[in-house]
Amino acid sequence: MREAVTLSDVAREAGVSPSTVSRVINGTARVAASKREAVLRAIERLHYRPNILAKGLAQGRSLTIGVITQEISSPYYGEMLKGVEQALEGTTYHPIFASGHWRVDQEEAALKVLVSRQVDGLIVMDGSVPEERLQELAHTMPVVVVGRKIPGLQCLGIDNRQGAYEGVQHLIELGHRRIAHIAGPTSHPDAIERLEGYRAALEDAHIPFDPALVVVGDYMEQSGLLAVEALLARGALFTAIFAANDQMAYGANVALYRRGIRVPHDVSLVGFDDLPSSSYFTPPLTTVRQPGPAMGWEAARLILALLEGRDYTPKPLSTQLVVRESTALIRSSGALAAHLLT
Amino acid sequence: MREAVTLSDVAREAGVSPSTVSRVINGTARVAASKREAVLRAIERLHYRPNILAKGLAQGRSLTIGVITQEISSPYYGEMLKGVEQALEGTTYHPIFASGHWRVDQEEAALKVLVSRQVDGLIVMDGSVPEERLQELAHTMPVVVVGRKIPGLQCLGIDNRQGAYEGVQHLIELGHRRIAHIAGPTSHPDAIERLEGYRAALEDAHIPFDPALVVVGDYMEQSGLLAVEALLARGALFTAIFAANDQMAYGANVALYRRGIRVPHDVSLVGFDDLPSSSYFTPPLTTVRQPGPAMGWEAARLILALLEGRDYTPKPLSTQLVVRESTALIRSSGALAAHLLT
DNA sequence: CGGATGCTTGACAGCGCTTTCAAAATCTGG
DNA sequence: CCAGATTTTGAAAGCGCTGTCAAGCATCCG
Repeated sequence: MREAVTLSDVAREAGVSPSTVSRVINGTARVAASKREAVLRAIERLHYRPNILAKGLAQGRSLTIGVITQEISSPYYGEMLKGVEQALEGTTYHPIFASGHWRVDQEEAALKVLVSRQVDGLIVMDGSVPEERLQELAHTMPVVVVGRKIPGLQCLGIDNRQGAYEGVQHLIELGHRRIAHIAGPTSHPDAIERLEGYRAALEDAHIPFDPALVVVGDYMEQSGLLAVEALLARGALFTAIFAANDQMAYGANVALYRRGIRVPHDVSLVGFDDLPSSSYFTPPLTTVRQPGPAMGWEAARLILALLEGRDYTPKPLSTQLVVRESTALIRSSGALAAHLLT
Repeated sequence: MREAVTLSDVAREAGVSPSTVSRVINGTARVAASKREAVLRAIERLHYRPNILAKGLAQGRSLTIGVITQEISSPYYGEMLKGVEQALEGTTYHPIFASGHWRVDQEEAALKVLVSRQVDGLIVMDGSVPEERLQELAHTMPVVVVGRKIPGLQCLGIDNRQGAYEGVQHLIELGHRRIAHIAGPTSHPDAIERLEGYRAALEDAHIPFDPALVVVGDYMEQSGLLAVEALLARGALFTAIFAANDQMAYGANVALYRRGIRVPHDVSLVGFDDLPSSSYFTPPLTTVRQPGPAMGWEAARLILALLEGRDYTPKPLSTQLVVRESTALIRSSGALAAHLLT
């Protein structure tokens, strides 16, 4: 393990004081051309790399942005993290991630880790730590919240209700009237909003809401599969499904496939999120796009602005219906019960 | 922005010296029970959280493990990162990620960022920074490489050749003889090994290798789609496809779907990786599982051991054929040309 | 040509913590 | 009860860097 080259090594090599080296590195003050040259050459010669930690300690900041996600391997968070990473690229800041696994205690632990590591700002994606906890943290550092609405904090998010509304409306326009909904966990505000959007779209089309057509899932593929099986088992009649996220739509699709029910021939399917894999799904999934990378990007830019005391108005984040091949015009009404016979 | 509580604040509050506080926090030396009590109470009262950065600076380490991936949002790397995260949980170390985007220059930049941030150890996943560069880095800190074989370094990886062999063998056992291969980029050693496994399996079954049945992709979905179109366009005859990874298999599946070629009825499809979404694919994808989380986990444990000067022999990482519903016995030979007419 | 003005530069303290070293406190046993 | 061994404790230096401050220098103008 080789000894690290420090700033004073460079100073000695260049025949100047450490302060001067610091100045040429950071451009904090003007330095005579000749000395600057000498310093740069010394840096080159010694392969000097500044120690960001020491810099951070001296400046009272870490040049690090903490990001709390729920599950780093989830494609949904992956997209947002990518956006954060991109936004921070080229700045002196770097993200550091910690996962809450949808559990308050783990989220709290993740928060503690990030605080101990002196993050300069915090991006919180979803989760369920108490509002007060985040508000309290916001006294210490800039905090931006994605996917939750917390009074007094900078919040970023999409209009879930509107997105769901459009997804369902699309099905209605295709002639569907018996539309099942695989909802997200009732503990998630976004799941509730999507359910509201679903109901609103039905209502506006004068289609009565049928509770038997709604099954609650947990946003994971498996629960989508189970939901369809439950629907089928209880003899529910439907010609379309609106899933509260793509992953549950994937699961639903498998369940339908196993029963020989074809998408979109027999049943139309709409998801929510537009994960990267959804366009390569078979059939390519019609879904309500949520701009994952943009959400991460805006959150990061906002933190950066907050950190520099600048003003920044994040671009509005809107959902967009992406029509692919998992939805089709309803067939003759006879089809409606067809799969019940299966 | 509130002032942070420091160790000396605690010391003052508890009426002891900073050294003593440090000692009770780290358990580095025995402290009289009464003083320990006082310190703990003070910590409690002041809500003190140690500053890991300062600790790191003082100890000459950062308690941080750098991880270079190619793309953080890729499901493949996501799985490995999850493993790393889990392995580090409960230790004093925390991972910090940087992405190379499959470009040497960006990878080098990522490396520089991590080095500047004084990571104590480095996990490199794939990529193409020169071997010498990594060997040089290994003089400075422990390095473990996943998915590449670099002389002198700790390397972790699966037997790509064997994995591919088993995937192709499975198809052969189902009666397929004209098996197309969507290969990975020729610059990736693992892609080459998988191609070799493909050829070896054919050879062992006395099936002549037909270069016209091989198309090179780039591991992304789109290239799988394009590959199948190319195959079809050039009139290639095949009843099965072995894709060098799941993502390209997804793309291939869409291309087949668009042409009305059914999987597995008309063409069987095998992937490689077993991404989480593959079991919810339609049809659920037969694939060669690569133990993503385990790879990340072992890499992290190995680094940890290296850091502590312990010995650690990583568990062997092996691939496993997962047979799902995208492969089937070959149909009558007449089917072979069927989709050519499409 | 001398004093005033404006730049460039180095010394030094300090960021929050660890760790060595030696002094202070406590404990032995003769 | 005291010398000596042992343990507990605090003072102080230092990790690599920044940033203030004042000294050093060149330049300018009357």
